[in-house]
Amino acid sequence: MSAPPSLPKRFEAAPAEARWYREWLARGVFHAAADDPRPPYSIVIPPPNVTGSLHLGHALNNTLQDLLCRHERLRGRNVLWMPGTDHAGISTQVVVERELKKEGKTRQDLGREAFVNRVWEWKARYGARIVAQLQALGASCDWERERFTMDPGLSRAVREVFVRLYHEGLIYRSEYLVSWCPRCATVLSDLESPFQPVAGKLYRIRYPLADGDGAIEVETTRPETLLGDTAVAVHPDDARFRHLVGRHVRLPLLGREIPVVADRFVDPEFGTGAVKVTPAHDPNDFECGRRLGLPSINVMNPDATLNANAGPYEGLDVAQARKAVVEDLDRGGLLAGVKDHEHEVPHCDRCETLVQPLLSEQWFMRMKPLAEPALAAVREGRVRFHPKSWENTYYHWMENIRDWAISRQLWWGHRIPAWRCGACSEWTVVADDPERCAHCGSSDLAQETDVLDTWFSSALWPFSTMGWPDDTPELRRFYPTNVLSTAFDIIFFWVARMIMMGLHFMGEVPFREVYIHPLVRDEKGRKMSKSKGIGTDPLDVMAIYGADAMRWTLASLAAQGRDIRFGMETVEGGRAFVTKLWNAARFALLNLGDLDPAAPREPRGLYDRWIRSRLDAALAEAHAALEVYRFNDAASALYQFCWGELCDWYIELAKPALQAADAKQRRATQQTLVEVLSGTLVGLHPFMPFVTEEIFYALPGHDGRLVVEHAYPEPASALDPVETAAMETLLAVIAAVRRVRGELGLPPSLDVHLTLPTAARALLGDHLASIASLTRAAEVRFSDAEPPVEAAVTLAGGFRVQVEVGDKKHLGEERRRLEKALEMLEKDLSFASKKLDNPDFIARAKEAVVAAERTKRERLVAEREALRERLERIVAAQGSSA
RNA sequence: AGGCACGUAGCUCAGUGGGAGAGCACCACCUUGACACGGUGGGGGUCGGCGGUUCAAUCCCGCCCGUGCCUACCA
Repeated sequence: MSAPPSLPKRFEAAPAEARWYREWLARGVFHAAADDPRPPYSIVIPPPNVTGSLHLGHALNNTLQDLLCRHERLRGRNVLWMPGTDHAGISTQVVVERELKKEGKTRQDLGREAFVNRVWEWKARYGARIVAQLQALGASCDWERERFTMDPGLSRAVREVFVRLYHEGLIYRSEYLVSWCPRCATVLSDLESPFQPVAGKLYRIRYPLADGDGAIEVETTRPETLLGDTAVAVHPDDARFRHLVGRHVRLPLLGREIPVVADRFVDPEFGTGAVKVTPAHDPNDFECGRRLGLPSINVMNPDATLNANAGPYEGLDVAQARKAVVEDLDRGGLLAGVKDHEHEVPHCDRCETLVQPLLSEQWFMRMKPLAEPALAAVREGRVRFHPKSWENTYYHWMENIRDWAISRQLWWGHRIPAWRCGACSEWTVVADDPERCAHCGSSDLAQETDVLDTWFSSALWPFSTMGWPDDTPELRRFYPTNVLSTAFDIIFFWVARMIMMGLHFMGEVPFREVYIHPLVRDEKGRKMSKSKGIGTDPLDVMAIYGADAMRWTLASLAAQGRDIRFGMETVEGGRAFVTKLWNAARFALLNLGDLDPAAPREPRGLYDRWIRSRLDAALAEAHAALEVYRFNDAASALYQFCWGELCDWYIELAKPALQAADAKQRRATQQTLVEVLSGTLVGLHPFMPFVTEEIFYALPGHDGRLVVEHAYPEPASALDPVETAAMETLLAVIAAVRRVRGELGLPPSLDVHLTLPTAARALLGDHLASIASLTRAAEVRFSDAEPPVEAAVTLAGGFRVQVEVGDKKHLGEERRRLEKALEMLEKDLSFASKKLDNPDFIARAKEAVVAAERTKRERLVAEREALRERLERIVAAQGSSA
């Protein structure tokens, strides 16, 4: 590609983005070789679901990861950013089923194989779309290594892990109470069965004692489930019931004798303090039943009608059964009361049907033994969270961890590598499809139809993507990865499980740090959600403002511990900054036409060395901020430098020098412009890769390497204290004069004459032209003569600065200005005096603080005297002229 | 119910034990040869409320009010 001769008036983002991304890929700059000797830096992408396309939350997360990767690349590391996507079992299956429904078909119509093929087609389409979105964003992923959770290699890892854990006794099969949607005829995860408020009733029912008089009363919202009761439970410390524990009650309607048991899950404060226990139809009761070894009686069919265990109520649906049971109880005198009761009940996320807890056989992973080392890893700082407060979330979950139900009744996913023998009913669990039963040798084997929970394969992502279970160069080079950047809501589902699996199978944590990025909300503060249709497509944002502007904006907003409220207009600031940078570069290029890149370096002037030192400071600050994931601080440091120092000051100071007759001075300035602009581009590149590349390529004297192939500049020597003082004074004087102009209402076209005291000559003697240029003064001179009454006087950097316009028209404004300034001074002075007059302050405050306060007071007093004197002169002059 | 955040300028948000900042918006002036997606200057805040610790609190502690989230769900 050829360099544009100069920069066009406007930056055209879209073509530049496409061009540079292509060029990066062509040059292979994102590929990380396992045998590269440079120190490695690695990140695995949180694999987006192939369910749909990415929203701004993904854009944020991937912008930040890209930022880190590009930053580390510029620091000379061998950076691997491992990309890929996740098959997202249930979500993807559901969206494809929805597609099918439009054709009037169900997955059952197609059959498992044909249905799975349909899902693969979907995956191909959306997987490609996601990659396109990431590339549009500028993501510097190593695409040669792109992975998908159902790739053969990753599927092999899944099988290997399942088989090993099974034989270690960490995976088992057991009956469990699952959330079942009777309408969808499928198991739901907790996430898919959100609680919704329901206006129900609380029924108080009398359970007579089996051996003697009296009864225990219990309360329930679902009276029909009493048909499956196998106990009544009370709290072990509840004195009211202690004498009843171990005795039996007679179950109303069915007459079965069931025991009274004690369990701590019972809240003595609620209702009667006694609760019916239905292990087959309530999660709490199920746990209780397990603890106490109670039987489970399932009274419900999968379609939510009652089964034969319900005796006379068989065949009724839940609502009918409730009505019948309540009537019968009432008739039998066992209904002790009914009252309204609002409560929260899980509903199917997709069809709103009331979810029923249902007993079924599932595969489980035993979590305690895996959680212990993972807990220790975070406690001992081998994995660190940013912000650190998320560690509490992690601890809380890990300390209360329960076994993980890993099987799903789905078709899309990793089919469980377990075969049941038709002859002996035993399970054979092996990595490769078996010929015969491991127990009896029979060849009558049938593979488990369930698939694994999606998170099972996601948990292996940091090492399965690098070729595990083989011992690969990639694993040795890039595992553990440096950081995982992700959202807080999957700390349990994903982060914790990766740490457990990484420790168990690799013997090492999967990442040293976890960065939890902010949540992106819409302008109304709502969480972005694909399913609810709330969300902005990053491609839409980039089409309007450009990828760089969007990236910059997102990074600038990524403060620790707070969500991002995102409206389209938010990006306008980012775009303005991109444009500002672009125009600064245009200015430079307009003045670099005659610069011979091979010319020897001229000695630098003060401004040149100053701006260079400011660049170094900004780069250092940005680097320090990025080290601790303070992206907004890094952005802010670079922004302030680029706009507030380079554009506002250096470029303005450089203008006279560029017009100067002195060729050496001109050349020094040109060389500094190139040097500092290049450094700025490198510094900004991680945030805005495209525009920096575009400008960099247009700068003279580059060696054909792109920004992406460069390194951060080594810091130059810093300014000495005298030079620093000169710069600070210079800028303060200019600002002071501008302020006077503004406050007196002097139009920019009006000539002013400036006078500085001769004492300022040492610092400012070389800079009169600059002062004149930046204040639009006709003349700047040194003199200690008493200023004429019509001169405006201000103080800057410890010097008195006179501004003269040549007439007395502004005397009134000047008087008001001085009065206001004096008022402010008095206020500051009284604060300082109040402190210094307090003996406790002198005695107890740090010495430096006291000294600073004294200096401040002295300065304020001197300034006050100077301004008072001026004010008196003006008052006198006005009095005499009136 | 428990836990965790948050409450700072009109808006969106940074920030620190020593009288508070940015961007946008607002006001005034400026079509100056990089840039009006711009320049120069300016106005604007009891830093949610009440107590406490401290020489000093917007910052640390307690309580309260408001908002959001997470976890557990009371059958």
